[in-house]
Order: sequence, then structure tokens, then C-alpha cells
Amino acid sequence: MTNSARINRPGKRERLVEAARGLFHHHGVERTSLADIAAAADVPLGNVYYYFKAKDDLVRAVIDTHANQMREALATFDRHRSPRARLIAFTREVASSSETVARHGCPHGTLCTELDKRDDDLPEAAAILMRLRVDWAREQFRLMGRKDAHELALTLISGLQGAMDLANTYRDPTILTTQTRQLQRWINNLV
Amino acid sequence: MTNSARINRPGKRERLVEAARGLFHHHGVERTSLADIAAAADVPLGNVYYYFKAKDDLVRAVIDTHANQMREALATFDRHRSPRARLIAFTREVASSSETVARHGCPHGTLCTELDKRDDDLPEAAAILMRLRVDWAREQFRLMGRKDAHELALTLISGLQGAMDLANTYRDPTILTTQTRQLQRWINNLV
DNA sequence: GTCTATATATTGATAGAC
DNA sequence: GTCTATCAATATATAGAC
Repeated sequence: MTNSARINRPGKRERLVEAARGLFHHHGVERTSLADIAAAADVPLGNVYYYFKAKDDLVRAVIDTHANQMREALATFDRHRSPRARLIAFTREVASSSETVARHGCPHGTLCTELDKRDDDLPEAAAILMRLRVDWAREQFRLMGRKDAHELALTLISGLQGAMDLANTYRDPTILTTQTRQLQRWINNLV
Repeated sequence: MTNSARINRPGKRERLVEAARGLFHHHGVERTSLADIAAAADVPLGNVYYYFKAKDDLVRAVIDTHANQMREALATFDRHRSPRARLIAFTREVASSSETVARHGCPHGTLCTELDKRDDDLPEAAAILMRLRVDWAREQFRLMGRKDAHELALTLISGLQGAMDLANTYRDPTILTTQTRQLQRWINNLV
């Protein structure tokens, strides 16, 4: 078995996706070459095409990884009893990433924004990263008895997304922490 | 004089900047080649370098054009008597661009987001597009007697920016119109 | 100032030995 | 499955005639 090797070092496919994920976040998809990704993953360039037949497939794999990690992250908030507490915890977690967001933007938001410039199916594929959060928040608002749960969810997620935009443009993490505090007050004041 | 020719057709430099502005908005900076821009502006490729010594200089010119147009747009809101009316009018104008935003994103926001991935001076240069709006909004809130004018300005602009993000990702203009209506209510309820 | 032709570099992708 | 060498396409940028 190759288990002992696997434990210390993930397979090449996983390394490639992980390297691509980080480089896409820091430098964007267009400015990241397959050579960059291969080097960061310590995989020979030609070998990349054994795992992904084109760069776009690697982009799709990165989106899938993001989506799965987000599903896991959202699931952890189940430990909070009330939907309101879950929304607060979610907002707090966004705030905790303020340093990274100020430096490189929201990993999901900037990916969606960049891919939205295309005319293939990648914009639709990336949209899942927004839908997961909006749908999750809507469910929490619904559990709070709000009939306008969808609109409230859009208000929360767009508020967070915009705060991350500004924090990134201003290179100022406090913009995100300040705005999330406002959104937490807004959540707590909802009847 | 070449005035008669100029009136019917702007100079090549202006045509190049205008073509680049539109293509950057629709397809992004990285995915727009100088050949694309030259063709759209009806200028031979080699001639581009007479006006701009590098592609980045063209990007800078596009940012300057955006900034100047934004200054003019913000100035038109002076016709409204109260700062509150000016903020409402500003928000209404953002909402009026919902169709374009849903299709291609905010022309300024997506440009900032894309350029923020660089490590040169372009992120800082593009930030002016956010600063102009934040500073203008802050002044309006200040005139309303609010001590927390800066924070309120960030809340308004980030709310708009996030709504444009979601409208773009969902390809749904109504997200922007609905969220701007919420923000208008928020503005009107401020004491 | 204008334009054609082309240099140079980088990239995504492939061929084929091992 | 792995890796080296390389192709083919595209991009920025330049040279030089007019």
C-alpha cells in the first residue's frame, strides 16, 4: 500500500488543485500559468495533462473544492442552537479572515467576478459558491420565521461581499471587521 | 484645422481608450488583447504604441477616464437641495444600471477586483474609483450632521458593491434594484 | 504621425520515450 | 503513470519604411 506516502504527502491531483486554489486566489486565474501551478505543486508540467485535460478543468476542480469546503464550514454552524446564533457565528467567521481578504480579496467572490467575464459555462459553475451561502442564510432566516428570508439572505451576503470588496481595495482589514459588526447588530435587531 | 473631422470622430487616442474601457468591462483586462482594442478602435496595432508605450499605460488611461466621468456624475447630484436627496438620487442611478451590471458587473468594481491581484501600482491607481464614491458619500452624511459619516459611507458603498456582485453572479438585475430599495429606506430612516 | 512586418516571450497543449 | 522535449498559438512590443 502507498498509505504511508499518502499520509505525509497527498496525491499529485490533490497537490495540483491545492496549488491552483492558492495561486488563483492570490494572482487570479488568467495571470496564473499551468507552469506556475505545476511548480508550486512540485509536479512536472507535462504531467498536469494526465490529471486535467485542459486548464479549465483545473478551474472546475478548484471550484468543486471550494464548494465542498464551504459545505463543511456551513455544517459546523449546526452546533449553535438558534438560527440567529448560526448567522452571527457565520458572520464572525467571515470577519476572522479580514487580514487575508484585505490582501487578496474574498477567495470565492474574486473567483466569481473574474470568471463572470467569460462566455462559457464557468460563470454558472462558480455561482454555486454564492448560492451555497445565500441558500444557507435563507434557511436560517426562514427558521426565524421571516417570510422575506430570501431578500434578507441577499442583504446579508451582499453586505459581506461588498465589505470584502472595499477591504481589499483599501487594503484595510478594519473595514471588514467594522461592517460585519454592523451586520451582526442588524441580525440581532431583527424580530 | 482638423476640427470638422474631430467633431465627427474623436482622435485615435480617445478611440483607443474608449474601446479599451468597454472591452475591459465586458471581458476583463487580462483577456483583452491590444489587437482586440486596436480593432475595436479601428486603429492599426502598431500605432497603439505611439499613444501608449505599454498596455498598462492604457489601463491607467482607462482608470483616469472612469474617474473623470465619475466626478462629473457625482457633480450632477448638486442640483438636489439636501444631502439626503443627493444620496437617494445617487443610489437610484446605480439601480438604473442594473441590466448592464447583471450582465457584466460593475465597471469600476470588477476593474478594481481584477487589478487588486497585481503587485504593481495599478491596484492603488484603481482604488480612486472607490475612494471618489466613498468620499462623496461621506461628505453627504457629514452634511446630515452624522459624526459617523465615514462608516456610514462605507456601509452604503459596500452595500451597493455587494449587490452588484450578486446581481452579476446571479445574472439577475432585480437583485440590484431590490437591494438599492432597501438602502434607500435605510437612508431615509437615518436621523 | 502612420502603418506593415516582424521580433520576442509566454502560454496552453501534445508527442512520445520510459 | 511519469516526465522531457517541443509544438502551435497568441500576446506584447519593436523596427523601420513611408
